[in-house]
Amino acid sequence: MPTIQDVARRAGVAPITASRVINNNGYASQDVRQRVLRAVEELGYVPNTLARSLRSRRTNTLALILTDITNPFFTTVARGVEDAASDAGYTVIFCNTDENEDEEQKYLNLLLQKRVDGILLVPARSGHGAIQSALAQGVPLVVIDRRVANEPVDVVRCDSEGGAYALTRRLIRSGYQRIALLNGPKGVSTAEDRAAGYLRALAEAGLQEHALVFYGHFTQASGAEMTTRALLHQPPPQALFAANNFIAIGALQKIRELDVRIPEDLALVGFDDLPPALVTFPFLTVVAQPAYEMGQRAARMLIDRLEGRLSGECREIILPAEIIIRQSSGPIHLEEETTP
Amino acid sequence: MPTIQDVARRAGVAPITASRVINNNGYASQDVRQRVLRAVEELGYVPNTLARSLRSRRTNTLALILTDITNPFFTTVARGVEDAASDAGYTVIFCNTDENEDEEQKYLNLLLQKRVDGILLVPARSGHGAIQSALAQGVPLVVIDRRVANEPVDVVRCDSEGGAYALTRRLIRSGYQRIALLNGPKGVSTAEDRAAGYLRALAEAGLQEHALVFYGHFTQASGAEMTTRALLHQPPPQALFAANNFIAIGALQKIRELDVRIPEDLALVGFDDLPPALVTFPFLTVVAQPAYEMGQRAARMLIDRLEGRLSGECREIILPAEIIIRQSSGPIHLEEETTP
DNA sequence: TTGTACGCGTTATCAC
DNA sequence: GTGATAACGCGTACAA
Repeated sequence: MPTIQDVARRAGVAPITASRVINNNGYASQDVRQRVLRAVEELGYVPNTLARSLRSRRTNTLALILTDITNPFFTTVARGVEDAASDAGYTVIFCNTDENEDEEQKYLNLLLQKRVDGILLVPARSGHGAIQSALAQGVPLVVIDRRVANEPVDVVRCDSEGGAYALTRRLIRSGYQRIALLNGPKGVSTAEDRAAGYLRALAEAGLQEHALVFYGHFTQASGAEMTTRALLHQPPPQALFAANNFIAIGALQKIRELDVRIPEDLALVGFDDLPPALVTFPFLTVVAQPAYEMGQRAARMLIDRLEGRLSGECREIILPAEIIIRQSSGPIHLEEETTP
Repeated sequence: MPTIQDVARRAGVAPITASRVINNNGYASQDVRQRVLRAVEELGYVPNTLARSLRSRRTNTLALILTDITNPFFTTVARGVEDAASDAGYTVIFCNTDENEDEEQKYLNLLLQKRVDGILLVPARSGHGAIQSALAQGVPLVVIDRRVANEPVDVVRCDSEGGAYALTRRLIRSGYQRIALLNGPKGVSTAEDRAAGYLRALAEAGLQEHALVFYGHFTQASGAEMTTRALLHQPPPQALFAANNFIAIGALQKIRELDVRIPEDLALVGFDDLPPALVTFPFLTVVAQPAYEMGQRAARMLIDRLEGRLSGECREIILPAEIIIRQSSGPIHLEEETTP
């Protein structure tokens, strides 16, 4: 593979001159410019970014560490990240942790060695280890989707508490009183926030004693399993609130298996919408998160930091969730919003 | 950020000695080893892979260029790639081309500059440009999902022709005669192979004159649009065969919109299954591709080439598709396989 | 067992 | 306008 030296030699100039021409920076006579460009062409010269990065200390590479790119929510986030990064001339490395903190730390070390310019992280659990490692090395980092306590980092996330509150409230106002929450694991902020919103809505309606929260995992299997447990509870819930898309799908499958009708016998709502292109059955009432926008905003924020357009205090961008009413929450019979 | 020089200085040894300890490579006395490791610890030394790569000419990085990671088929492929790569100590950069050849070429140039060790490519259209650039630079490349004509490259793909043939045949034996194919664009091998398989099955059954193929894009919108056109055809088809998951979903939505019943009024089958975790309505009869395995096999094959475990002739791995019968293809009333 | 010299490919600095 | 020199951080080849 030819180097800039080869190009220079062929053009009869010094390497630095070739560099100037190639990078369009500094002066160069027409004659020299042409000779260099021709040499580049003839040799099929491809600049070596490694060497450039070694000097410049910039790799134009970001890392995206998430739990599982197979989850359509994160897939969409990833697409947003890549689009924004690509627009700005950055490349994205992606890593799946499966919620495992060891994996997360392993990847992080690897990425620090690779000298990525910045990191986008969906922390497994509270994931402080990874955050601290990155901050210690002075590598800018933006957390996506989840809160982290007591760490000075930028965050882009969705209003899980507010979304869960609004949807739960909506259910209550539709007449449901016994609503079970099929949640993710404790220790993950989104799970905790969704529980908090759910509980706030119940409390506000004086339904605290009907609170019923199951903690599991953000997976289909766990959703099915929690559904079984929920339906065994006495008295059984009238509605299930699944804390993410996989849990909702697991619940849906279990409910069908049991020949329980939605929404006649049981209402089912969820957090995370599936992208329109994936919805084979537009049926579930959900709280939808702006996944693409989250990825895009996070990447832009990170790049703004890298390029000095943003500095100082950490920011927290909290995007609103949107409630999409479909059939699974039953007919709408709201009480009047304004009471006499 | 401390360098190996700093570590060496602090440990009172030469840089190369520190290098040997850190990489567990060559001899080092207990004493020296401990001093070096302590220095590493104290300084928070993180090796610089860039410098290492500059010397070793290996970046331990692969690139995955695909059309759209948002398509669950490719999402799953990507996950397979990342898992296999990570196991072998490689990191993966991902890029979305949206079937655009210019984007593809742009990414490719970028990746060559970054000196990725190898490339996994789902070519946009026939995508020869990218393949030739990579081969010209001597960068190993494995094509995923699609055939490419006249290029000496490794390929991992699924048997689209065979899958489409088998499913079409199944429909015919269930009694359907007028089957329309809602296809992707001409010039993409998967679309062409699926058409070929479909046509072969029709021909075999003497139904050539009923062949009805629409060419569009592998998108939901295109699926809806082709459905409209198909249903206007006289006489109208009895079954629709969608050439990928997005087309199937678009068709499904359009069909529901028109209040046409599946399968009573119209059967609908597709290529690509959705991952089980995404299926809210297990309904579509499909030809399922082993997406995860495709990604994994492709990455392994690429890494085997990189590490010299595989050499010589290009390989083509063609994985079988699996037919999954659900409800959308109507009741099963096969004729006897063996005729008297 | 440890160290010296050098090169990987590029660019910043300073000089002509 | 152009070039010489050095440095980015690391590891190979060879020497001690």
